[in-house]
Amino acid sequence: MDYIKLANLLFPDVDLTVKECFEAFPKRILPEKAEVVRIAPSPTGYLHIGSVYGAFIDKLIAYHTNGVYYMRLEDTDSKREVENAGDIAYNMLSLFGLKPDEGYAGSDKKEIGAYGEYVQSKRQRYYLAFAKHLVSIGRAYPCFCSGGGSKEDILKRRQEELEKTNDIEEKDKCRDLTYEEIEKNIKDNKPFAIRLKSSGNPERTFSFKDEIKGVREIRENAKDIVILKSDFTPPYALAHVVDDSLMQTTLVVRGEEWYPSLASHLELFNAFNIKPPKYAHTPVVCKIDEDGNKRKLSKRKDKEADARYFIEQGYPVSSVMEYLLNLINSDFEDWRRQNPTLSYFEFPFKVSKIGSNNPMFDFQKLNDYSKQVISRFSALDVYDRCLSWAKSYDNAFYKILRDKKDFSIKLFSIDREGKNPRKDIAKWSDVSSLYDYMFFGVENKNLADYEFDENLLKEDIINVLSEYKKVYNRQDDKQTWFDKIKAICPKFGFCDNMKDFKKEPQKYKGSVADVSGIIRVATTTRKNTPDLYFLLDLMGKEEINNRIDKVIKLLREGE
RNA sequence: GGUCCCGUGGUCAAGCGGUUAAGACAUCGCCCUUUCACGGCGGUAACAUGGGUUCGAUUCCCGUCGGGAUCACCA
Repeated sequence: MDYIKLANLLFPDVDLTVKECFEAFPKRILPEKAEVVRIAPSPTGYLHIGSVYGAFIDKLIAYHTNGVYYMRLEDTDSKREVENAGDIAYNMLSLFGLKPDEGYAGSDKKEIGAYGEYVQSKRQRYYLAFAKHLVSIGRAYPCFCSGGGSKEDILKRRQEELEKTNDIEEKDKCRDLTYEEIEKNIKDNKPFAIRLKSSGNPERTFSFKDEIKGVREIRENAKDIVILKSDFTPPYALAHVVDDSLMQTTLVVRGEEWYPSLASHLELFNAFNIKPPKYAHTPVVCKIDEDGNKRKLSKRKDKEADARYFIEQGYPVSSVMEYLLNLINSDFEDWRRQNPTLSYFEFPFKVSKIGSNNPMFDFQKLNDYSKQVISRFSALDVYDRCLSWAKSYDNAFYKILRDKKDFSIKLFSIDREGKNPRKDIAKWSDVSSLYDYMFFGVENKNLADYEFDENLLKEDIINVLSEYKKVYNRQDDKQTWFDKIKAICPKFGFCDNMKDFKKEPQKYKGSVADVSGIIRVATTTRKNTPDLYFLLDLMGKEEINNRIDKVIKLLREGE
């Protein structure tokens, strides 16, 4: 068959050649070893935490090799597209400190770089040129089998095929259509897609080095994959090959879910006679679901799949990034301990050290990272960040914080900014409940809310509190303040120092720890709070008295 | 179902043929401390399984089992 004639029949209006496409862009001039990497989200209206994970790896690679990290929007599937989705992805990336060096920069801004457009829907001419080329050399053919349809149709058809056969091999009848048959179909206005004419044999394998997985044997591709849909937009495979070739990507970092289609992508590169980029297939971030099964984080089921969730919860960006970096290269932890003040971009990160196990997202560990990160913030910093979080996500709390600025900063500075700061806040949404007794008072608290030690007698609690009311003086320095607490102990059978108490615990009702505990719980409802001396000072004598009176009343009522 | 990837404590993980099998989170205990913390010390806890290869396997090979991914005119 005359393939050039066929190509002209199929693409009468396409004049651009592949050669001309390449000539339209300058060769990148970069330092030796520089990698050109890209983040290529599809505009679904949210950014998957896995994309943040991938983009972070991209950015680290570009940073450490003096390379380029660019963004391309993969918006060829108009059915899936959501309005402003490109901006959402871009803004979210920026928010996580992963703003691209090149490429898409938001719908209202001019894109950066000489390899655009960086939005696939605007690159149609290249895809057509490449597809036509493949037809003209006999490596692609039109397929008139009615494909397409709604997503439901496709899924249904796929299900049926899966039941029939073990493997769907797309070598359909259209492969052997004669020129005359094709011409007739075109005249009849039959819609068609373009498929790759695969020359692979899955019985044969070839050796391939993935930057993360290492050298692997891969089966040759035998699927006649679609390279142009019947609306002539390209599916991922062609867009990937065309764009990453033209944009001169040197290293493709993508999720492991792409690994099974690697062979078909390589065959495409081969058909175009283009040297493929290097690949790094990253593990997929998973979780254990309700049934105890490990699975990929899913947009629909898992709130934490959406990067925005972490912002909404009020995790500082650096907490999330440090946690992710720990998943990426686990020796980051050791490095961080030795270099507590350096930026995490300075960590000597290695692609090859990315494990190939799918990590499980661990909130406990994230929280621990975050507590450490926040514990290093100044009180003012905590205030500012918490305030700006609350402004977007907790309006009632925002107003309180705004109106009680000095009070809040004083509160946040307790046990902070010293050598070993308190680590109690993991995310900004914790703050209002963690310190509710300071921000919202205790009017609505019931006896059950007070975390009194169960072993204490009501009578003792009441005695201690009544006595404490008499002796508290806001003017006292910390030592005097505590001495007064100690002085209360012997009056009601408590021991005023821990050493004696430990020697003969049975001699006492409890220790000075119990007595301070009573005062702490009575004034805050909690047994775990920042330094009580400063807390009481912030409350003031009148408030303390009110709170103690309330507790005594509740205790008496309960009798 | 086919193909591919992966199996070290509850979780994240070092380890590349000989180790008392690191470390971190979680958990438990002790110490420090005038309370809460912070911190320090220590404990419990793991190489999925069966065969090989080897003087010797967590490490290499094969099978089994388990988990995951993928098999679209979605990316």
